[in-house]
This record gives sequence, C-alpha cells and structure tokens, in this order.
Amino acid sequence: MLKKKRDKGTAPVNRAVPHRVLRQPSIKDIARLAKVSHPTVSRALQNSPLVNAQTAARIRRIARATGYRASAVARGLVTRHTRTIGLVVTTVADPFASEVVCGIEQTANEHGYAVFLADSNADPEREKRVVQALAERRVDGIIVTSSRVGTLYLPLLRKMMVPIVLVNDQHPGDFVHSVMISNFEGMRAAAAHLTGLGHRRIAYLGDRFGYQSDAERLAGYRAALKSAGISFCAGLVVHGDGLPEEAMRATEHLLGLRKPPTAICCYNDMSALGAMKAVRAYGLSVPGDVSVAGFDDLFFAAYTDPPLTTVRQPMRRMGKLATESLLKLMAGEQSVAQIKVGTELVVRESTAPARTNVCS
Amino acid sequence: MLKKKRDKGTAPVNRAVPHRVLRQPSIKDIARLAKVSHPTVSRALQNSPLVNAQTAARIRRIARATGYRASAVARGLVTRHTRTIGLVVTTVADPFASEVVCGIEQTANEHGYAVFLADSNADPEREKRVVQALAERRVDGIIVTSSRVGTLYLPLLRKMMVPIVLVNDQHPGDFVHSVMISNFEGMRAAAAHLTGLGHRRIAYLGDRFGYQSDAERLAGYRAALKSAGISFCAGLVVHGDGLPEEAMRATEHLLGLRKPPTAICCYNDMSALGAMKAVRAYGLSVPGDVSVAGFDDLFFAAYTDPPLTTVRQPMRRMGKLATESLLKLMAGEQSVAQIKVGTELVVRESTAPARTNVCS
DNA sequence: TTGTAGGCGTTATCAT
DNA sequence: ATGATAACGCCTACAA
Repeated sequence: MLKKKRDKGTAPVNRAVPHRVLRQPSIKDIARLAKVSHPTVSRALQNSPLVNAQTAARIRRIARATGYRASAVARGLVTRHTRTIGLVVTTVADPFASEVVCGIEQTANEHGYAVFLADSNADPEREKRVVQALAERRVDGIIVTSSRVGTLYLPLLRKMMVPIVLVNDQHPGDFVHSVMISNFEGMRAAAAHLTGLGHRRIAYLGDRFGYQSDAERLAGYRAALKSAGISFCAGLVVHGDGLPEEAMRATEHLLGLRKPPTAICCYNDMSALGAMKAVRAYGLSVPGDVSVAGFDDLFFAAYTDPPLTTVRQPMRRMGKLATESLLKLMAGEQSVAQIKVGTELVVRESTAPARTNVCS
Repeated sequence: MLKKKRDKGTAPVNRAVPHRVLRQPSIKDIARLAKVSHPTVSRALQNSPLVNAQTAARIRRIARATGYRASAVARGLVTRHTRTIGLVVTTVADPFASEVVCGIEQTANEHGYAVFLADSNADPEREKRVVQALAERRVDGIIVTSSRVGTLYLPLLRKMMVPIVLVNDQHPGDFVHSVMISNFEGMRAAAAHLTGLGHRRIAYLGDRFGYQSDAERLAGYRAALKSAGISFCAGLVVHGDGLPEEAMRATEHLLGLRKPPTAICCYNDMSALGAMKAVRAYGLSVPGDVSVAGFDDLFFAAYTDPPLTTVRQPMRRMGKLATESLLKLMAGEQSVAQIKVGTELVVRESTAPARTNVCS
C-alpha cells in the first residue's frame, strides 16, 4: 500500500478522504517492483530502443497493472516545457468563441497538448490576472481570442517569453502573430448582395466594442455602397454591443427614422437576431419590409424565421490555424505572422429584393 | 541575462526564438539579487510573518521588477497538489455545455484553480484518453458534464484517486457526486402548461442519446398527461438526437400522422428550433396550429419567432454548484452526494390555447 | 529572523 | 543494456 511517507508509523486511519492520504505510484515504485533502476523504467516507458525487450515488456506490464502514469508535472520541471497551452477568451458562453475554442482544443489535443481555459469576462483587469496565472503555470504558449484589450497587456505578454497567437483581436495590432477574418471583404460581399437586390437605403448596425473588426466591416459596407453609387449616410450607422438586446434598441431607432432603411447589415448574427425581432415588433416583416444580413453564420442562422443570410466565418478552422501556428512557434519554427482567412456569403431568406415603391 | 545553463560557453546566438533560449527567473535568481537565501524569498513572497518587513519589501520589489512568478509546476511537485481541475465535456461548441463551462471556470478561478478543458466529442475512446491525460497532469479533481458514457470508464476514474463530480450525466449513476436538473418536474410543468391550454394530442420529441435525462423528461410528460386524464399514446413519442436537424425529421413524421399533435414537448431548445422550422415548412404556424415547448432556455429562446416557451435550467449555477462541491471534496470535506437543482417554466409565445375544432 | 539540507518525480548525463 | 548521480524550482523541516 502506498502511503504518504510523512504518515509512516502513525497507523493512518483512512478517514473518508482516500485521495489525500494515498499516493499515486511513482517511477521508483515501479522500479522496485520490476527490480530495475528508475531510469530504466523511464526508458522502457518511453519505448527507448536502449532497453532490453523483455525487461521493457515486464516493466510495461507492471506499470499497466499498477495504473502507473508518469507525472507530467515532474516531467515538466526537468524538460522545461509542459506541453500545455493557455487559452484566453472573453467568455466561453458565446457561440462564436465556443466554436473557436472547440477547434483549438481539438488541434492541441491531437498534438498532445492540454489547454488551460481562462475566461476574462472582457474585463481588462481580470484578463491580466488570468495571463499571470498562465505564466505561473508555465504554459508553452498562449492563444487569446477576441481580446478587447490587446495592447493593454501587451508588454506583460512580452515578458512571459512564450509565443502568443491572437485570434480576431479587436485592436489594431502591432502583434506579430494572429489569425484574422477578412472583415472588409466579408461585409462588402454582404452589402453588395443587398445593393444587388436593389436596396438603396442600407443601414449598418455595428458593435461599439468591436474596434478593429467593426471598423473593417464598416469600411467594407461603405465600399459596397460606393461601388453601387450610393452615397454614405452617417445617420444609417448605429451601434450595439454585439448582443441581441442592444441590437433591438439600435434597430428601433433605425425604424423610427423619417426615411428608414430597407435593409440592415449587422455586425454579427447575435445582432441580427435582435434586429429581426425589432423589425417584427415594429409590425414590419423580414424580408418583406426590411432585409437583414448577419455575420458569423452561427448554428442558429439556418433556423431563424426567416433563415438568416449571413457571412460565414470558419470558426473551427480559425481555431485550428491559430493552434497550428502556435505549435510551430513553440517548436522554434517560423510561422506566418498574419494569417487571414476568407469568408463566404451564405444567402438564405432574410434578404430579398427591395420593394420598388420604397426606393429613393 | 538569464540563459539556459546548458548553453554556457557557446555564445548562444539569439535566433528568432527568444523563448527557447531564455529562462524565466527562478527563486534563486531573486535570492542572489536580494542577497538572501531562497527560502527567505519563498517566505517573503508568501507574506510569511517570519521575515523582516524591510527584507520582505525589498524582495518583493525585486521580484516585481524582474517579473518573477513562482513556478506552479515546481510547487506542485513538492506540495503534491496542482490547484488544477480537469473539465471533461462532450463538446464546448454547444450552447448548453458552454454555459456550464462558464460557470465552472468562473468559480474555479475565484478559488485559485486553473481548469484544463478536455473535449471528448462524445466518443467513449476519446473520453477515456482525455481522462488519462488529466490523470498524468495530476489534476486535483475532475468535473464531467453530460457524459454519455459515465459507467464505461467509471473504474478508470476510481483508480485516479481524485474526487469527481458529474453534471447531468446521461447514465443512471451509482456515482456518488453529481449535480442534476429536475428533469421530471421540469418537463411535467411544460406538459401541464400545454394540457392547461386545452391540448389533448401532445407529442414528445426526445433525444435518443439522452438516456437518463430523456427517460426522466418523458416520465414527466407522461405524468402531466395522466393528471389531465389524457391517455398516453406511444405513436406521439419520437426521438431525435438533441439537434435541430434530426428534430425536423421527427417533427415531419409527427405532422404526417393521421391525427397529428397540436403541441410538441421538445427534449431541449435545439430540438425545438428544428421542430418550429419543420412546422413552418409544413405550412402550419406556431403556435396557431401547433404549440412548441423547449427545455434549457438557451440565449436564443427569447429571440425565435415566436419566442420559445421553455423550461429554464440555471446552467451557470449548475456549473458553480458542481465546482463548489468539488472544491469541498478536494479539501477533504463532505459534500452532498446528489445535488438536484430546480427548473422554472418560462412561458413565451410558442404555446397557445388549442384550437377547439382540432381537439379530439 | 535567517540559512542549510533534503526531497517531490521525472529526465539527462555520465559511467559501467 | 543498465545503474549511479545530478539536476529542474520550489517548499518545509530543522538548525543557527
């Protein structure tokens, strides 16, 4: 029986908490059982060719029988890398983030890396704290998704001396490594789709916390307008916070305009959800009276009524790309600094030709 | 400058990968700088009263200046606990799971614990592997959410000697610690709401992978029927996989029945999403022709058209409760074995009185 | 109040 | 092919 050494001689009563008094077998235990030295056990378990096949087999058998698992923490101490990455996210409880997280976790896992999940709640202070915590845990690399504070703790990240990859960060980055979505092209495609449908009064419903991505999408929207010969109207640009609730308010404002828009380009699908609800609440119909387009193509986009026309972001793949980039960096290789991934316009039924009598 | 010792004498060129050749400062570095011994540094940084206030201040200043952060891996080796918990989830890319994960992460973080996120993809083999990986990393405890294979690797978990808490596991558990939702009462309330509205032909759209929870919800549905004096009709029970797509198919089947239901109780909101779409596609309206009720109250429930009547699960709180339970267990305290959390019926607009001419 | 010595469970470097 | 021995960075006695 394996007991903590410090308990020796004290007849340790197993009181309700077995896991605190018992110890997992160590490499030395296995060595003793196999009548070899610990290094030999270590070698055998790593399938080193240097060890006799029979001894190796015996050692492995014993290891399996005892349920021995080498301690990654002890190994990490000596090898100086933990095969662990830190993943900082504003919140997992967001369908966009959770898809990215999923892609990251999968890829990391496939390469033998474990991931520490850290939620920042979009709170800069908390974000700094969690990064500190990751540093203490000696992660080999860090991925930060949709950080709203990128630049804020940039020096902090620098000091950690581990590679970092950003996914869709919201700040104009002097950061070396990141994977970003084609915000400009994506939104331009959505807006162009709308102008192609004959819409002339098209609104943009942005995200005031989106910074970089919001600016790029707005620019894409303006570019599409320009191409269609439609002059930009600042009054048709409103901002929510990327969530349905605020998007409803912003949409109500739009609908109350003397000359309301016949179409709305939303920063993301969450906003589109709110926009559609607001249009209905106003007694109008989507897309009969106003067309609505989203951005992201979250799972629910195909199930709204009407199904949402939106710009697809390959979220899982973005997570995968970020992880692969980080993996390279951690291996000491070079990696593309700015990975840009393309979007795809998914036309569903929330957008329709503008009604001619409404056109300006 | 701190360099890896092994590089000494070799004039190490800093080639593109600073983090592999540099080393983070260790406690000894700080000790040298502060002209004290390492234990003193250790004590100072832990705010031990045993160390002179001025020396402590000086040490802390130096530590801060150098960006020193004690290595959690070294500490873990000696203290024999890592302040780390493992979180196994079938997939994070699921709005239900991600809410629970969020609650867990928050609570763990507040208590100084880091969480390893492990995705099992509902694959038993993969689930076993990730648990092994967690064992190697010497997590202090494990939370498994919505496991479909609970019993399968139960012995494995036993061997790890760390406490485990399950959240909504899908297998009748002989597991000691878990937090579960009141499936029976929740679904009974939803179905009772429907019978109260005058519905007599009410269908149940379940989840064939839900096992335990599906069985309980089905039982709740049957209980409500019984209370209303409605005899159970097996033909009105269909099963999807908890996702919209399959729910659509199941709903189409229901709608094609000679005597189709006027209301559908769905296993979860995702299924309800599909059910509503199928009803519309069939040329019928929700709730005009058929009422639809969900379960979970995911964020989109308030934004569907019509807004979804559903049974709320306090997902974040469930995560919090699970974590608190695990925290107690890890501290060697007792904890309630089976925590049951209540639901709340949220009546929105996807349910309405049955049309009298349709009643049987 | 501080320093010295040992050990946590591995891997790495030498011998043999 | 195997075994001593020494790190890794920290904490915890115990000694001074």
